[in-house]
Amino acid sequence: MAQQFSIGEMAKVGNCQVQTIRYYEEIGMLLKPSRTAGNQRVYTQAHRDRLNFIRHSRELGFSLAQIRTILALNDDPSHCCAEVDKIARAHLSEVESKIARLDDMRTELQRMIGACAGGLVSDCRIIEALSDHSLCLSDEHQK
Amino acid sequence: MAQQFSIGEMAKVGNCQVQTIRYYEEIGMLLKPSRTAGNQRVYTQAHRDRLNFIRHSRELGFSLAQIRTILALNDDPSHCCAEVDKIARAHLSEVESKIARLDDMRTELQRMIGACAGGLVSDCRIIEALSDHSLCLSDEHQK
DNA sequence: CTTGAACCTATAGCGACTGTAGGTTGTAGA
DNA sequence: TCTACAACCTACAGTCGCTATAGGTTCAAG
Repeated sequence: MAQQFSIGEMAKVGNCQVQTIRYYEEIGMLLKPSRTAGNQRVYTQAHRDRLNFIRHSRELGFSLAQIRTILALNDDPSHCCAEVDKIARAHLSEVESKIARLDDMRTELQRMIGACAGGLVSDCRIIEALSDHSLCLSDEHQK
Repeated sequence: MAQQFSIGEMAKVGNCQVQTIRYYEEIGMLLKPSRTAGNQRVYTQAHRDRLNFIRHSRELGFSLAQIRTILALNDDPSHCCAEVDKIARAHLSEVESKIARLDDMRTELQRMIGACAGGLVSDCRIIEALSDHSLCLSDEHQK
């Protein structure tokens, strides 16, 4: 007999909360599982695989909408891989621009913190820097 | 007579939308301005400065709650700067760990995309990699 | 005096969950 | 068999920081 899983076991495997699994079911990311006589969800290995896919994709930062699309493409195995590739590349460039923005933030924060002499807030360089954008060395984070 | 600003001018200055300004007022980040006879908001330079502070802090990634705290500290000018410094340092380290996580994502995405030969989805290395966490070179993004 | 942009309020929606309330089921030990 | 108690169930509100929509009013230019 095929292996079965409770929602709690699924949550452990997927490294997420029980509510998250129910949420995925609600929005149609996971198929509705069968139930016990007492109305509790019973999952199969197929559910587990799908949850793994979703969770791993989420860890890599894909949106649920992107994951939904990839899963749909996957369901048509004769389909060309190009679209999956396109989604992954788009996501990569999004990740890269997030990194760039955060790098700018880091630079500016370090500069602000470095300038702080630790006196009264009336002399605080951090507050001064936050007050006035023109004090920024770079304007990268404006974009 | 002191300079006055409409909500639209404020939005331009703050590089945000008109609704955002009304939202800041609603949640108490900006003081309620006076109104014209026709019930339209009229802002002063003080409002503008405060909006600048908020928007610049947001661009640097501070949460509204953090900004609220810093503004409160600022309102007590005899207060020591140490707490402001603490918030800024905490935020910096958050930014740094976000960068680290995104760097891991980038590495993994590049690896996946690099492995894709461009055939059918049934042979797709990207989908394979998403399906199975154990295929990851690093497990950094699990944390 | 008309047109149209800019303003007003109130409320719902976004993404991806997370938390709460209040009830039911399953299981392990006495 | 009884009793705890963890794990499950549904339904719905809340998080963050806006953004969008509907339906109405005011302001300034021509």
